[in-house]
Amino acid sequence: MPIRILIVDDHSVVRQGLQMFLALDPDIEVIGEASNGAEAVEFVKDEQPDVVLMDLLMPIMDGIEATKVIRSDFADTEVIALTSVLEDNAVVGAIRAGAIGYLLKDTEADDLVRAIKAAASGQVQLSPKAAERLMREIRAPESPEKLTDRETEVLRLLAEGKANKEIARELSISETTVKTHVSNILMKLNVPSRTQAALYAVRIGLVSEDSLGE
Amino acid sequence: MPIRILIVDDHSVVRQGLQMFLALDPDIEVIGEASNGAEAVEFVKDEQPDVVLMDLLMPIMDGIEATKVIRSDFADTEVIALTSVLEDNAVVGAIRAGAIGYLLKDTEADDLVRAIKAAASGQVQLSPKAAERLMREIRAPESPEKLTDRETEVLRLLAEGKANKEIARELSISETTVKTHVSNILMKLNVPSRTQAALYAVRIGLVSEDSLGE
DNA sequence: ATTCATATCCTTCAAAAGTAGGAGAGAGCA
DNA sequence: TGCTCTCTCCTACTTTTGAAGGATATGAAT
Repeated sequence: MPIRILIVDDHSVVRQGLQMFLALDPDIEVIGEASNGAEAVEFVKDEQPDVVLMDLLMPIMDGIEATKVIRSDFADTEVIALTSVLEDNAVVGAIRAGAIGYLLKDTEADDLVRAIKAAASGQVQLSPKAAERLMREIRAPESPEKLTDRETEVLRLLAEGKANKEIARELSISETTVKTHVSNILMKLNVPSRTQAALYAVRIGLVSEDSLGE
Repeated sequence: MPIRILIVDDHSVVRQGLQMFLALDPDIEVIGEASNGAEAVEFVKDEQPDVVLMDLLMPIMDGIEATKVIRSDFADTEVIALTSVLEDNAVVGAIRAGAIGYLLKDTEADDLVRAIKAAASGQVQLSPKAAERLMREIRAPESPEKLTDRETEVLRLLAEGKANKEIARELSISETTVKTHVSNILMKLNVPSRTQAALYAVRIGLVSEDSLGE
């Protein structure tokens, strides 16, 4: 019997493209589509597909979160992260969340099919570039340290362009404390200034672009 | 005779999806694909399609640059910018480069077809979100004053997270001069800090997200 | 010829950002 | 009970940023 697939992506163009790719192979059957993480989790609960092709960047519930839920609740369903941008943290995040594969959207049709078949039998599949990143990540001692909840909160405000004094007011703590947090953030992210920290936050999607400067 | 289309996107999945969408309509014929801006320009030179569907974020030559070239050299070819959510703030840049339309990738098949037909006859097409952005940009009473070339250059470096000293070194001018430029930039953009100026630059797509912090 | 915009540089000063090195309170864990 | 982590706050200090108010040179426009 064919491998049962769920496609999760917020862009209908991409979903259609994947359908197209996968229609070429008789061993694969696309049994559903979802346009966000929450829908995906629902679908998996009802239908238990063999493999989920998961976009990481989505509204409602992002792909990493959805992957985490699926992998912890439905161990028989494998997840392949499929994304357009190669982002260091996303690779590590996806793997940590339980994804068995990480592919870029520029993957060719037959590579994709191969990856799905591998995933269905529990084998790990990474696109060459992703694998390289992962290697670098593991080797490199300069992988950003994990921020605490409070630090993340401060970073979010910082990344909205707010001054220390404003952040202090907003969180009802002293400006000194904010400075302490900011210093720790800079140290952990290994960047020299709040501006670079803000750019980092935007890059990893901590703040939506809509909120930038308004 | 059908409308002749060129699809430009660096992801084969997306190209395939678009092909799929457009195959539904007999009035539309996809005559080629390109995976970066440089290829796109080449193709337009050889084949002069009626409409180009252009992704904005690509390697080699980005979509805005390619649009600029195409529109200045081949006036009969219309360009529709087609992007994913994250980039939807490059609206102004795309329009300024000469794009006649701006659509998001979550557009449905028939909307896309409608947009292409409109573009082929020279009509402007914007997705609701893009239109909103544009309106806001135009309406905004505090519409940012125009920056000079030098100021834009400084802003670009600033938006890469560089300090005044670094910018001075890079441009071979004194730090004092950089400070003067930065002050003028903040005044013109009506923001209180370099961090907010950097975020503004990202928002309008002055720096590509790839370059952020890397 | 003169005015205007741009770009360069200066000094002086105030505010904001960051660093260094503490220290106490509370939560959770071995 | 210690131990560690997080969050909070402090003083004292340096560096960076940014504002204010100049000055000079160039080139284009009137």
